[in-house]
Amino acid sequence: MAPESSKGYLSLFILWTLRKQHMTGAEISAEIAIRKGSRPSPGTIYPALKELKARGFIRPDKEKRYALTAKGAQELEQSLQLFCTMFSDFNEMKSCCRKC
Amino acid sequence: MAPESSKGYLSLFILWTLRKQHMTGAEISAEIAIRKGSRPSPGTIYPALKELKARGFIRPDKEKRYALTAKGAQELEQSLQLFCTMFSDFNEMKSCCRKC
DNA sequence: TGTCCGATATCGTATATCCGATACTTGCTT
DNA sequence: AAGCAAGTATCGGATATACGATATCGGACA
Repeated sequence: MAPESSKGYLSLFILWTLRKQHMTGAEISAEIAIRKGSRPSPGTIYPALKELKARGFIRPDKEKRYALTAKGAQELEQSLQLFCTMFSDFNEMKSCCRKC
Repeated sequence: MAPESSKGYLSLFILWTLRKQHMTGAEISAEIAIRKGSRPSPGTIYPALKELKARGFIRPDKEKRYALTAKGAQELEQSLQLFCTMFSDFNEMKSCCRKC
């Protein structure tokens, strides 16, 4: 739906997760494992990080802890806006989902 | 993130939209145009419908108006559940998005 | 210093997603 | 009956997404 701007759920989740907390690849991986049940493969998470970095959305510090850039924050907001526009009747969506 | 179960935003949106209203491909297309601003190409919408039909998630009536099947409703619920689990801090997400 | 181990990264591959161009179908108009 | 228009469908190709296997890096520790 927004193919060139957000790499599916994964990239969206990474941007979303980094919006406050700086995290390493392993930490992001662990966070996904907690929420989703399964850990993404290294071949999934690191290329995603690489591309987000290449696009200037995230930036690593000396400890390889990634942080959102201003551009990344803007990208996140755009993606969220698109999502909210598409699923504007969202409250109903939430109530469809028992476990939330 | 859920590659084999939901064809990105588009398939999720189709299932979501059909949860109450039966619609034709053109009607779904128009609905997307309203929300998103741009109309998906025929080469996007019809293959998506075809695959959702092939998987037994939707079923057309005589007028080619598609409806969610029981299996489709179940799939929709699963996808929503995954999404809500991943983005559990969702209220914050909504408040990030100005236009909602 | 040398070794080990977890984190990081890369590579090749498989599949998913989407598009533009093109064709077919169907119903309406003339 | 002929032709048009809108909707429906398919095709080939481009790019995105994710994975498993494998390699490299860097710090802890003997």
